[in-house]
Amino acid sequence: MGRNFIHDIIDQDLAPDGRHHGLKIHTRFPPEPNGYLHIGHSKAIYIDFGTAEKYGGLCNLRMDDTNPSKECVSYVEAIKEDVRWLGYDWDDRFFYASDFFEETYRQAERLIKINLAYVCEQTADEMRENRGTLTSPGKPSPWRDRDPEESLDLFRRMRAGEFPDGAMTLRAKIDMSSGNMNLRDPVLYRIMRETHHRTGDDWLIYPMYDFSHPISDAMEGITHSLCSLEFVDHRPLYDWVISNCDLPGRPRQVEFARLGINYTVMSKRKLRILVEEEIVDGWDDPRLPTLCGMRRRGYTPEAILKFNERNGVSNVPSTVEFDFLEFCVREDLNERSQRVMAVLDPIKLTIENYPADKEENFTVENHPFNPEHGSHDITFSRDLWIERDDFMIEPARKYFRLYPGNLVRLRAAYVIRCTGYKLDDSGQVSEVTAEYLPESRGGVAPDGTKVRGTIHWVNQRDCLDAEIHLYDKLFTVPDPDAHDADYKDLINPDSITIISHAKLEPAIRTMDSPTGFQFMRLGYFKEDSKLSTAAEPVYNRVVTLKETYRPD
RNA sequence: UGGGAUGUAGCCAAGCGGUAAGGCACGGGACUUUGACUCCCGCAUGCGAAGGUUCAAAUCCUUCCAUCCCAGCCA
Repeated sequence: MGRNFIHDIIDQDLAPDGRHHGLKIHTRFPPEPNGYLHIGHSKAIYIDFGTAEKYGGLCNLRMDDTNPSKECVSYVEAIKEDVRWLGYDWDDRFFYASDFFEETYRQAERLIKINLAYVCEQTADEMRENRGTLTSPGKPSPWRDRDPEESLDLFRRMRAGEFPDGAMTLRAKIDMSSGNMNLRDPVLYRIMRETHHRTGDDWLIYPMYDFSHPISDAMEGITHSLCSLEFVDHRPLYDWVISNCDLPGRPRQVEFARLGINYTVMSKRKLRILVEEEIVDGWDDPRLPTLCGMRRRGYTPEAILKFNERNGVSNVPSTVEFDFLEFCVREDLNERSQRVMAVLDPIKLTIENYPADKEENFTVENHPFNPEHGSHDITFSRDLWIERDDFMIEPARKYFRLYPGNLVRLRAAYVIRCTGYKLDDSGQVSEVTAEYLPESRGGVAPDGTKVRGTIHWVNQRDCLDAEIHLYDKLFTVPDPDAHDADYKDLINPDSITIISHAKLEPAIRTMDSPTGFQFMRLGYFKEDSKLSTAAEPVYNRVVTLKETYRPD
């Protein structure tokens, strides 16, 4: 992890006169179990775990489960799986905010007793009206100065279930005229008859985030509570809780800018709509920025971590280009994925001077610069498949693939010369014909022959059919959030293209390449964990190769 | 005169009084049995703007401008 402003703060806190002198750095990642993690969370995970790691400290995983009406167990395991997938481990330090409900309640009673909290009987509407506006102060609740004994009695009866939902709340007594809305006597506890996924029906009152969070942090021995920028306004309240409650530590909240990426959406609400309206194929659709989607698509955790590392950490709200994520993915896959040949849009290539009954083997390296990946064999015959794009009747300028009369190398096999082509009834090229240069075995160009183009191919006689999913950006505009309504109309119609009968060299089914394969000259592809079967393989395109050829 | 935060290239981002790092993107070139990879070269007389302090300012001061966050019994 590169250095960032959080390290400056920690160093000060660790100094002899600092807030955390002599302590081990301890952070936490506190997701709310109400949805799937996405790449934005990966930044928080990277910062929370990475910062602890950098300082030889610890990072806890904590489910922030203070609102049972929105949360559900089913997300807990999915979240754990995603964090683990990114390579992080919390040992036995897995917590729930609900682990501290009893302690949180105790702190609330204490605040009442020292006259810093009171039970308020305003309705939600009344409270809103009395809160004032951004430019005018709020009015104190009529219950603000009630006797602490009375508040305590009421609060205990709230817990006991004597009042209906919404009838009253526990509020902190701070400052109704503060410019910071969070300090206008914020609600600490609300009554909510909702079965909690862990505590069941034990509780009828639940603490608010602003009260629960600092207490959980302190109880877990957190030194630095790292969160995103929208909580800057909450820090005074966080500090108020820390200094007015009787807690075993003094965690410090530090905020950083969350991650934005263009051509996609990150809010849970918008992702949910895409899933529920079946615009995409579930939360793990490979086009989604969810971690499970990216995993299914074939992104590696290493690439995602590197992406976060290079983006850095700052206080400037930012939107990173999708291009940059792809760059990181390509870089990692280039290093690790084995190479194979595949033809996505096949046309026949017939080598006219190659004997019809002959077949030979060539050995090809699995990786261009990592020899430890070994090699595999491919078969060659007179009847091959090549990419439709690799032939033109009339060559464009600077096109150096196949066209009548031109010399091209079939990778690892032979140099061939295009002799002609055939058209079908609709005028489409249906077959390309060529002759091979026998002395170019292995693809070695004969002395004095210049062969600019090398194309990929597969043998018609033993290739496999596979379904290929080609993915592109989910949206057609860089900032779908800016086009508020109708953002569903901004979905890129070409965000998925399905090719049903691509041709793959058969070795792919026996090669061991955990990060998937590079289909040479096309991109990186990973078998789809959800849809692929032995009989009908499905591969997802993770990312294309960089393409610098542009016909003019 | 509500509070808070932030402005360095198309996108991220270093910089903390000594004369604008790095990455992506982009442009040019070399190499190439992947038009990939790799390797060179180029890319802010300029740091939101205007004043001021100083031998010296992106860094300090003043004023202004722009953008974002906050009025849940959500997190």
